[in-house]
Amino acid sequence: MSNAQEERAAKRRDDRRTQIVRAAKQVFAEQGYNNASISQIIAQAKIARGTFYLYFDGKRKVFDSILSEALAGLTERIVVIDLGDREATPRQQVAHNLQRVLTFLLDDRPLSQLLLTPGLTPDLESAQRLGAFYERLTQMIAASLDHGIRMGLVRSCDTEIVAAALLGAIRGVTRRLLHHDGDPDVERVIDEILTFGWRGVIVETAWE
Amino acid sequence: MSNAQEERAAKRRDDRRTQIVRAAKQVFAEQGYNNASISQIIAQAKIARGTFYLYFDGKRKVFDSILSEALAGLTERIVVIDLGDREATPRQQVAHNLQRVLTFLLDDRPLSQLLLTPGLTPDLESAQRLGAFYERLTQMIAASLDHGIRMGLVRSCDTEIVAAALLGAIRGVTRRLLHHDGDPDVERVIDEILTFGWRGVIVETAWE
Amino acid sequence: MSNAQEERAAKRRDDRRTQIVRAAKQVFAEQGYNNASISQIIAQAKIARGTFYLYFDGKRKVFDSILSEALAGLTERIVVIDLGDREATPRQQVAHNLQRVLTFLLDDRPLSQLLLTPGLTPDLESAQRLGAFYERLTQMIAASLDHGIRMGLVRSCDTEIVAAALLGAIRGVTRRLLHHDGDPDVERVIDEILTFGWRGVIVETAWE
Amino acid sequence: MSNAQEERAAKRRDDRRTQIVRAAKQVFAEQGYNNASISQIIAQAKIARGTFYLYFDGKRKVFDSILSEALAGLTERIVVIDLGDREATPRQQVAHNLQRVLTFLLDDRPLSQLLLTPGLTPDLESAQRLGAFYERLTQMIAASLDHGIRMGLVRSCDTEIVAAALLGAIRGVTRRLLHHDGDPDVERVIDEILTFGWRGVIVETAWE
DNA sequence: AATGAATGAGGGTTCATTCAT
DNA sequence: CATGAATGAACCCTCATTCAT
Repeated sequence: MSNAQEERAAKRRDDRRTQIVRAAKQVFAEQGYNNASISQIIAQAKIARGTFYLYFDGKRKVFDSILSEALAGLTERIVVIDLGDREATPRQQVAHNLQRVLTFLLDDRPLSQLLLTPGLTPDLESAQRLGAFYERLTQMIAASLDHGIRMGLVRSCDTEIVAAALLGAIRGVTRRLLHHDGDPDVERVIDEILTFGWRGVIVETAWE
Repeated sequence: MSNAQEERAAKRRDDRRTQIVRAAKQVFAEQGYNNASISQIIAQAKIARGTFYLYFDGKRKVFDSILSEALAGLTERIVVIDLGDREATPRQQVAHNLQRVLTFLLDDRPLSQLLLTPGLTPDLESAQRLGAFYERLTQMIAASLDHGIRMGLVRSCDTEIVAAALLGAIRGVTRRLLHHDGDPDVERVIDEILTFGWRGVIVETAWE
Repeated sequence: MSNAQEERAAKRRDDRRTQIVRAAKQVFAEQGYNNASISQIIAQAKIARGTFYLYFDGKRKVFDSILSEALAGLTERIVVIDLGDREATPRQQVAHNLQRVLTFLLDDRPLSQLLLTPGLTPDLESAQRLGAFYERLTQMIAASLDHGIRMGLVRSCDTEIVAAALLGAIRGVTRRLLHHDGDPDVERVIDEILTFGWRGVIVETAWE
Repeated sequence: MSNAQEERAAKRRDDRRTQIVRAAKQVFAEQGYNNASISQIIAQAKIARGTFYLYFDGKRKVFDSILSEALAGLTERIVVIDLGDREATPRQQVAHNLQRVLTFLLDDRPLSQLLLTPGLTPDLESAQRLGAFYERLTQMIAASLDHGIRMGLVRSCDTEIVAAALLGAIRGVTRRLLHHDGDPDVERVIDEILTFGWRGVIVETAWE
């Protein structure tokens, strides 16, 4: 076997997988995990029943795969704020994070559905996995707030609660962005949510 | 038939219905709509299979019934802010709203699960019904903000976006309250979320 | 609920079970366990798909049930030879055993198929269960032979091998009886197999 | 093409076939026909899926091939008794037949499994083919007995029944030999089964 | 000749719903 | 009214076979 042949085979395999994942994502987003049937997925992917099982061990596995990929994609796009960064103010850094995350989500609507509506998950376990991800985000935000408080930039507060509020605000706005189809003026939305959140936590004298 | 007899019969009928709804709520909350089976519900309610269908037209209908009841309960507990009210400041009125809603939710955990995790719903339609409810809330908040802006109390902003952020913040905090079991210090949480939200929207000079 | 009603219900339940077992036995005998499909069984039993699962936990379970019942039926019909019995000579006792077993088998042809062709079983485990039964029979016969040898009635030999030969002979003849449909002259067959086996093991001087 | 090339190709083809048959035999013996999967066979034979179908028309055909080969092997090893033979007594001739057959079977355990447990066969048809083989053997034995009776060597009896008993005895002993792994003392076993069978059929005065 | 990805009929099982008692 | 046995559509998954490479 020539190397080129092997490579082409590997490519085709990847393409097939992607094709299936895309189909599954769409069906899951539309119907939820439970209502989605293999029949729908393979119809959407235009493949035979058996082919599906050639690439995934079952309905559950393809979902897990999607979820993992999504969480990885998000994680990758979220960068911890660096107060010492000379090139970008904290607010700018947060703005960039939001920018990256929202772009990622808007580029893959079905995926976003899955991430924003924990109930479309197969069971408690998946829901908890998603929940754990949000919990991790909350902790990250809370840690940032704690740091800000020590630096005198953030007003004193129960950082975990406020972090939950902040993340909730972001999710609420994102959901809105996704549901209200039309021109998603991402810039505008980021600006609004940032202003809102910033005022909510910053010390009065530090008003930007 | 004596009137008394009829009344007793009606009462028994209502009791049965309540009994089934309670059982269903619990099962739905634990398993999600799809994973919940009629078998589980009737086992929980300690009734026979056929009896269930005597009171509800099917699995879907009992869910709808629960959802309606829940949305009614919430709606009932949310009072539009009255800026002219002499007895309570707007902030106090919002606090009371939060107080009533959170108490309602904490009193019925299974119900809360259902409301906060849209994915536990049967299908698109239910999810949309829940979505419509949140949309209605968002509109109410946006209208209040618009009013506030006209009165010079609220800073100028895209009220729909900010409303989505506010509602999202509340939902985030509520979810936190429900998941992190332990003593839910409702007062404290309300205070934090209120301070956070208030600062986010109020005009600077109106700082309380 | 009157007792009579309960009894009737129990009876109906038993009837249904029997109906399913009969159908399953027939299909298993005709097709072997693996080729037999639930569809065939329920078609034969004239019941709905779901009904089958109301009475048995699956294909495997109904087979196990049949096998157990069969082995119990056989075991029940085989009585250990009592040399001290005044009313029946050992040969008569053996004849009665054969009589009972053959009658049992001829009364339920499908069952006999299953018992005589271990390969119609679902898997190694069932085959082994059947094998263990035959092994037990072999041991019983060997023990009888050992006893006979000590009493001077049976010629000296490797009793386990001879027992295997005896049981094999019985199985061979039984199989013949079952396959060659027509008038099964059981008396005659028993007489022949008995004479054959008797001469094969008895001491010469004890020739009857 | 040179003749040598063609020959080499034919040889390779045969080797492949043998390789597949050996693998299939093993898998069939371990799992039974139905539970055996093509996947297992090709894994065992270390060939690709498609290659299997290049040599056999399907799962069924490879089984038929094995069965034919086996029956041919057995037939070849069974020689009709010649009463006029000066070099070997009838009993010696039978002993040699048993010797050859048992050696053949013990040399190919997987094959023996298949032959002795008719249930490992694919379906009625194969079972019947195997059954026909045993029937043929029975007829051969019965014919010998008939002959023996006419010669005054064998006692008068229903030869078909006694033949079935004899063959059954042989099968029973053979099965025992195969299942009880350890040192198979073939000589001893042959001697026991011969003595047993001989006494069962021979006329009293002809006692050897 | 050899490969292995693709196929789809058919398998066993579940469960919301019905209906005779 | 209440019951629970019966129903059958729909589910997920397997595997013998085909065929383009």
